[in-house]
Amino acid sequence: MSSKEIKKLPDAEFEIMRAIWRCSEPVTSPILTEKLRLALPEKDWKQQTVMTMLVRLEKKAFLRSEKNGKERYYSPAVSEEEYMQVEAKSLRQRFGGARVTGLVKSLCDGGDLSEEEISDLKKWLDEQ
Amino acid sequence: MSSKEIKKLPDAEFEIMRAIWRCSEPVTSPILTEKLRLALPEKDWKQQTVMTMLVRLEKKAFLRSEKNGKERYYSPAVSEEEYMQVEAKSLRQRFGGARVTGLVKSLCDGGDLSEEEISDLKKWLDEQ
DNA sequence: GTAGATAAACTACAAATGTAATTTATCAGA
DNA sequence: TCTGATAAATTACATTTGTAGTTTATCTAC
Repeated sequence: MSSKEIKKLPDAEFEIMRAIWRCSEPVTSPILTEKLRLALPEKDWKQQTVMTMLVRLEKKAFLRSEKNGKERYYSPAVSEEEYMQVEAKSLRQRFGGARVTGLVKSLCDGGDLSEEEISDLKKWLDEQ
Repeated sequence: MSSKEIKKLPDAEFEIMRAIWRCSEPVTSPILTEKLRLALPEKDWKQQTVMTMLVRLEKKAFLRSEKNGKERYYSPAVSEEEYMQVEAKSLRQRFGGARVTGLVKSLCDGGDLSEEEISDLKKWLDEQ
């Protein structure tokens, strides 16, 4: 429950979670496989590969599922926000306080940030 | 050379790099093992464990080494800054543009940031 | 109610990771 | 120069990760 227990995910499992976070409804493995085929065409995951990940993620308590007839529907048990904090915490531990600012700069340097996001960040920093 | 090639490190190898980044001089495996014993007492790495990591890191071109008599001296071939950018880039890809601001907030929320660091960041954001 | 189509469950297997024991080379002192 | 002490090199081995094949259960259309 408390995010103390949540561990970092390996890359492939993370991609599965990411796809599921983007779904508003519980999904089955075929539906998810199709979504992933569109979102990550370079990976060309087979249905069984996706199933394996789903099973592992449920075992790790990142997902919950419910069976309905033949099908099993999966939904997140850990939110993207919760998980983001896990990653951020790990980064802080990895690079330590003094380097956090450099890390933030690297993060923002990707050119992904819009005007609003920058001013949002500044506002937030002011409140700190 | 170009940071295109640099791949993310697994946790244990990262800790080795971190210890080496903190050294001003090339180090041998016994010296490093001792440093790690102080820095990460919870891990209780044996000399051979550290050796294994050093060998793997050199194979991955994160380290270079030079033998002097019986001893082999290791030094970084990738700087902490270069590597930080690799991690930051991976994070951006993982969480995508819109979430970068949330991520930055999570990063800073650890309470590790001093006043100067916050104002430094604000100044930097202004320039963007 | 049988046959084919699907989805899920189980099993497999190579590569990477974490951790170290064992073996070999080399140095420093008796 | 022989002998222990060290450092390095080689080998080992369980677990995790990435990727999927195979087998079984279940649904649907006849």
